[in-house]
Amino acid sequence: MPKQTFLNLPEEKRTVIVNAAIDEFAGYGFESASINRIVANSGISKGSFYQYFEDKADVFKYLLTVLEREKMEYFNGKHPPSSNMDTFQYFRWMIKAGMEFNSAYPRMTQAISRVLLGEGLYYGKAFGEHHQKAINAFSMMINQAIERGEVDPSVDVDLAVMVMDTWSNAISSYILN
Amino acid sequence: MPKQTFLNLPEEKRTVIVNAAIDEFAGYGFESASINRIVANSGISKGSFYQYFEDKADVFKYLLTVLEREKMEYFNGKHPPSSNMDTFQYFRWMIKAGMEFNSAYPRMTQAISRVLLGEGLYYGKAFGEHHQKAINAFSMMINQAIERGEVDPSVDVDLAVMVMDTWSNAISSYILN
Amino acid sequence: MPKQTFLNLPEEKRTVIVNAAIDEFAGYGFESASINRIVANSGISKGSFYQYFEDKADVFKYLLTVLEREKMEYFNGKHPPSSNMDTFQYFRWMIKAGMEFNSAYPRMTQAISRVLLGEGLYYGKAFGEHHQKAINAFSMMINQAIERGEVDPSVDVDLAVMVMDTWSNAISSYILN
Amino acid sequence: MPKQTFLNLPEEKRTVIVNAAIDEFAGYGFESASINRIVANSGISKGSFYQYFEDKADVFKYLLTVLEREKMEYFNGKHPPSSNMDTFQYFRWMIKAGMEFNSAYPRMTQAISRVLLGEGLYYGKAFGEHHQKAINAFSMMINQAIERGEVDPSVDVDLAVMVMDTWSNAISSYILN
DNA sequence: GATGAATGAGGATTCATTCAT
DNA sequence: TATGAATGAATCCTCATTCAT
Repeated sequence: MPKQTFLNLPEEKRTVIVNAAIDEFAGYGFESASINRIVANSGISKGSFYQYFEDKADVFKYLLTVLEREKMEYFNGKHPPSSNMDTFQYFRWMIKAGMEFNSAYPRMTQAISRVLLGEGLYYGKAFGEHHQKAINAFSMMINQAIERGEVDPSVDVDLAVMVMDTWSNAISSYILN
Repeated sequence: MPKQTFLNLPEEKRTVIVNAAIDEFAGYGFESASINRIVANSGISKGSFYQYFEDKADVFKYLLTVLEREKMEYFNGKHPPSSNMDTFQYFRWMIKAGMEFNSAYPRMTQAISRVLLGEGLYYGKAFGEHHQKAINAFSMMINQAIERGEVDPSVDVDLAVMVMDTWSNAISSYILN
Repeated sequence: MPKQTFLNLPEEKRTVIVNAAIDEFAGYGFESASINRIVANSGISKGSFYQYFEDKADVFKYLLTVLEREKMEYFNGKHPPSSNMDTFQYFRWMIKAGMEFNSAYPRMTQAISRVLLGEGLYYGKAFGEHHQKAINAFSMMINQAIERGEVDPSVDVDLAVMVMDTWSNAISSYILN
Repeated sequence: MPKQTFLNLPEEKRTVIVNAAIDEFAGYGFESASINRIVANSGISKGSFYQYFEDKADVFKYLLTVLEREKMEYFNGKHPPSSNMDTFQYFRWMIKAGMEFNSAYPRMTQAISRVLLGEGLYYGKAFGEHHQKAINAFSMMINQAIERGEVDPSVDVDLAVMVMDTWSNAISSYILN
């Protein structure tokens, strides 16, 4: 949701700003991230920043979309080694690919996971809608597995989703440290 | 590391302050936690706060020691149901007991996990030494399990520790939400 | 005093801009009126705004001329019911007609009276020249009345003018609220 | 509603601050009044200002109470020349006394009337409760007059109140200019 | 003639910390 | 020991205006 102004910018400039924002969020978390520092490090004026973004949350939301886009591009090149994996094999493969992605984009991964974990927003509030997508995907995976008879139907789906979700994040964190 | 002045305080007063701090960290995370609000909610003066604690980090460190102490007291009453459990059974029992503790002290658990997860301090910086204790305990558990032949010796111990550590935290978070 | 560029604009576009300005001044007063919002609400670019008007005061001055023009058009259709009214009857008729006008153009009336009253500019400074016209008209009326023997010559003309002036504004305000 | 901190201040210092605030509001109106300038002109720090007052509105509200208090003290010394005046005589006397007060405190009167008139708040919003008192007093006066048979019972009381209210303010403004 | 990105000063407000009482 | 007023740097954000395209 950055403003059109930002999207019109030459890619080079946009990259500089995005990198400054990533470094800021990675280094300070959301609340302590300073727009003053972001603009200083991007070499843009404070006024310009607010012509690009609504506010601090807006930059961060943009980072989320960037992450999503890059993750997609990254995964587009990857294909499951075998087409007839069961759900567990697929989950394991997915985790592995995710880890590889995180290793390839450590700074961005750190920025985002730090904010999402830290602000208590992870399981709810402000940036929840992005997280929700992952949740939904996991949920679908589990329901499929139940249909296929790979998973005991009496399982608590929500709990399982939470487990998978946490799992993937936790491993990311480990990789980054 | 609060100052002696704090430790001399009557327990009642200390409790009020600790509770105010817990609520603040639980509600705002570390960086956004406001000493102004803590003193306002505990009914002490700002001057007194700085005679009790070095700074914001100091209060939080104190919270960590409180958590540790209360956890110990809590666990002192609990004993593993059977004395000849294997490592996995023991780990499962421990997780369950941990969850019970967290359910019993939800506010404190939330305050601390939010800060530790959020500030990116979890796997390192400022409050790392406290976390290290848990890590070491897990590490010992796994090495024991390897010695007993319960665990494949080729396992990555660090990774396993991380998994166990995250696991316990993640489940706590889930329970709290 | 808008620039020629503005006057060359198609009437439709001019109207949109004028309405946006009226809403802004009515809603925020002069100092807090935001050119940002005016351009956003009129769908013109900021650059264009400054090609139409010198600055914020310039738009407002233009509003004053618009008000004046519309008031004249409005009054052109009205005629005093009787041609031989004394000054008091005439004043009363005038007030009534003025009230009708204000009811017909409530938004514009509100915008202008709010600014003129609020900025302390009413009896003097920046937009005084417009107000002066009304003052002069009242002044003439009273002097005529004195000549006709309808008013005690010892009256303080300035005070009387002020009374009439305030009167008309006050009633407008009342009508609008 | 200033904080206790402010009320504890030595009167001398309080006066300096109040005067700076009066000058600021008188000169710029509410929205444009700058807290930066107020603190600069009072010789206090920005931090101190916010330890004295909640925010900008809070200073202004305090000014209203100061005005009220001083008006009361001022009027305590005045008594109607005759005890058996009718309502109109009393109103006239009151207006006159009010004018004298305003002449005695021109700066404060200007500050307050400018803000109240300008912000469109006069007939309603933020500082309305103070204004309401005057309105109520006028309302009582008129109803009394009706009971006494001095005023035609068919009169629109609200309108009459508005007239009296406006009247007193308008004359003040005139006096000040 | 139209555009809209760039700018930096300024806006209000909160902060952790000090220090004199 | 306890207090709480004082401070000024830092926070996010909005503003009117300019100017190159």
